[in-house]
This record gives sequence, structure tokens and C-alpha cells, in this order.
Amino acid sequence: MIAAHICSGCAVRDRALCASLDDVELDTLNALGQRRRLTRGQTLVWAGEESLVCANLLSGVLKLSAVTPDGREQVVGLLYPADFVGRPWAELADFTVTALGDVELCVFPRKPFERVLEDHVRMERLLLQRTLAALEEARGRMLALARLSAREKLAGFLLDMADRVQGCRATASGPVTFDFPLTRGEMAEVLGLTIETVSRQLSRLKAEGAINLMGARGITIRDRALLEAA
Amino acid sequence: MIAAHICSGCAVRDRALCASLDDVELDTLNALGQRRRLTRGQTLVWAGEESLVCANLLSGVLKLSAVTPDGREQVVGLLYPADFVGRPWAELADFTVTALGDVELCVFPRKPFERVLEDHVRMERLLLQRTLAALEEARGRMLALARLSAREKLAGFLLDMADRVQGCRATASGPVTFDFPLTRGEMAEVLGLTIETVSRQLSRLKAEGAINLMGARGITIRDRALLEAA
DNA sequence: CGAGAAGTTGATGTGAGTCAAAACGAGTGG
DNA sequence: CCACTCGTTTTGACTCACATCAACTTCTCG
Repeated sequence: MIAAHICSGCAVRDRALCASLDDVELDTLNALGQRRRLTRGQTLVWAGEESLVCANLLSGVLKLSAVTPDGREQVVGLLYPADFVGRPWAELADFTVTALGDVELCVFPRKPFERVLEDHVRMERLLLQRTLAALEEARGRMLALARLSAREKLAGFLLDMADRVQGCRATASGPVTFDFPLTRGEMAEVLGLTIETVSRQLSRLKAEGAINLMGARGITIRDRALLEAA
Repeated sequence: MIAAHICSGCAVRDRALCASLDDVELDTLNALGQRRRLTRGQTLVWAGEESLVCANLLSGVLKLSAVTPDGREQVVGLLYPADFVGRPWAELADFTVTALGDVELCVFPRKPFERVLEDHVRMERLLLQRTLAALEEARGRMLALARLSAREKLAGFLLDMADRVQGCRATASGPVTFDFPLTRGEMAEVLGLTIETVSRQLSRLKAEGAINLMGARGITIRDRALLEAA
């Protein structure tokens, strides 16, 4: 019951892929796994390098990014607690995985993890369902990147963040206040913009009364409807 | 052996998901399936509607597209023969699926198809692997949509098409000639551009000697290296 | 051959990128 | 507690790639 003990305090025990395993099966997986911490800016995987690991994200936020040969960068996905990291059966890593803040992971060597996956149909099915969901999300993001204006991208992004990173709010429908887990530069990478454009659009939304900015990190959504209109 | 007979002549018998099934298993699937043809412009699935079917694409090309509330459209994926269509376990369809030319499909009602998937681990695994590959592709496309110039997008797209739709070529490394399965407008939808920009960039590539255009459809890749440089 | 669709080309406008400088904020040491 | 510094953010002036609007040309197919 050692594994059950290790995992019993796990914040994502019943939300990550592990949710498909019983305590005994969890033992097998745990024999392979290893906790790991990353601090802001540290990279777990480099695009193009050999793909050695898969992982479950326990806490914090990771970014998945792609780079053109000449150095232009684009964040192609954000990973939140309970999300799965890595690509089983791929020899090379597709994208670079970097911590946006302090991060805790449950890391598994890829090959043995593949074997566990192959032996546990329910886990494999859960991964399939999540991958299908991730694919839908990525495709939705394609629409946003290609067809929305900078203003629309920002508004959508702020609403998304507000739902995910729940901060304090006075009343249920009232203004929400929280801290960005991303810098302006990282937001620009996510939205396919430049840092200056992000800053300008935020200033504009502030001037219009839709949001309020406190310092570089703090933000309050003052008028949700106004954001949704964009 | 009826099913084996039906499928024995199938162009994608060993490239589509069916590749994971033996002839007996194929019988089960075939009992559910139904051949269907679409002509250019016909739509198989509408985004937002109930998700009723999955399918294997036998021949032709399909586009997957997303639309903003105000009508801006973006193609978020192209499907080629042997590709899988639809999203199992989703109640609503994510995207609109439309034929770019004449198309043949092997269509299955979604719910029964899910049961087959659940009963055939190897097929489920194959679908997982393909979904992971599709996810990688979609993310790569995000980089292209967000960070490449119109010229770069076109060059990349032409190279991709040349590899996929193999036409006639004089020598192995020499010029390739083939027909677009897409109109200028559809290319614009794929690349996140307007029809005019696509046309202009093609003209420019022609003027530079990288390609040759014959009529609205025909194209010859004259200088592959020049395209790769962009 | 003719009509309608698809594609090309040109003139003009504009949203976002680029370059540059100022303002701000967080952390350090006097 | 304040002065100093480094990194981030904001703001401004300018540029440019692509969109838009519009006219014209070329294909396609009955």
C-alpha cells in the first residue's frame, strides 16, 4: 500500500490519467514514476530531442512551444494540473515543454509507460479521449490565431484565464481579480502577437472600463459582458 | 466471407483503421458500415449539430472547418484517403466536414462504432496513435498560421501538396506537375489569408521561376529548392 | 458561343509589427 | 529608508504586409 499512500495525498489522483487505475494498478505505475519539480523558465523537454519521458502535471502551468528555423516562436498549448505531458510512441519530441511558474510533475520514462498503457485499456481509452479533446482545442485555437483581431484574441484569452485561474471575487457575478501566470511576452507568444500589441490592447480594454490592471501581474475583470462582446 | 469480399477491393484496407482488424473482425464492422459518396461542396457533418457518424475516407479530400460567430471561416484540417473522420464519444460535432472534390466514404453510426472501438484494443490504439499525430500536425499548423508570412505559407503548402498528391514528373528529382484539389478561395481558408493574397503570391512565385501555373488548376513545381528556402 | 464562376491585377486603407525611448516595479546595497 | 539598477511594461512615431474594394481577364461548361 506504499503507492496508495504516496498517491493518496495527490491533488490530481482522480482527475489525471491515474483516475482510470485502482490502487493496485497504481502500484505498478508508481514503481516507474518519480516526482519532479521545475522552477519558472526551466525546460522539461526540448523539441527535436529524443522523447524520453511522459508525465502527469500535478501543479503549476506548462507551455508547449514550437519554433521556426529562424527563431520565431509560438506557444501551441498550455497545460494545467491533471493534464498529460508527452507523446507516447514518438521517438522524437514534437515541442518544447517549459514551466511558466513553479511546477510539480509525476514523470515516467516513456518506454515503460507505453507498456503500462498497452496493458491498461481503460487508461489508454482515457488518454484517447483527452487527446481528442486536445485536438479539438488546438483546432479551435487555429481559428483564433488566423482570423481574430488582436483585441478579440486578448478578450477571449482573459475570459479563459478568469475561468481557469479562479481568484477572489466579491459577488458571484461581480468583478473577478486574479494574477496572470504569464508575462506580457508569454501572452504574446500564446496569441500570436507581439509584446507591444498585447500591452496596447490591455491598456485599451482598461481605458474602456472592461478590466483593471494593478502592477504587472494583477488584473480585475470589471465588465465581463464587454469582453464577451469582443 | 462477404465482408472480406467487400473490403478486399478496398483501396485503404490496410492503411485505414481497419488495418488493425482481421477478416472476421472486419465482418462485424462491415455490418455497421455503409458506403457513401459526396460530390464537390457537399457537407457530411455540420459543426454544432449532433454528432451521428464516424467514417473512413476511401478516396478524395475533405476539409474540416471552423467558423466565428460573425462568419469568418478557417479550415482547421484536411483529410486524405485512409484518414479517420469524426470524433467518437462526442455528443456534438466540433467542425464542419465538407468534400473538396468527389469523395467516397465508409460511414458508421457513431454509437455502435464506439462499441466496436471499445471491443478492439488494437483498433483503439491505432486511433490513439493517429489522433496524437493529428494533434501534432494541428499544433504545427498553429505555428504556421501565427508566425509565417503569406509567401512562406504558400511555399510550404505547395511542397506539402506536391508530396501528397503525386502527379507526373519527368525525372525523380525534376519538376512535378499536378492539379490542385482546392480552389484559390479554399487555399486562402486553409492558410488564413484572402483569395487575393494567395493569387498574388502564386503569381510572384511564378515570376520568380519557382513554379508554373497552367489554367486555374494545373501547377508545376519547377524549383523545389527555391520553395524550400521560403 | 455565351454566361457565370473563378482568378488576376491595381489602387488604397489599416491593423499590427518594428524601432526607440520613457515609465514603472522589484530587488539590492548603502 | 532611500538611491540605484536591471528587467518588464507602457507609450509614441513610423513602416509595411496583408486586407479591402473594384475593375478586368480567363476559365469552364452548358
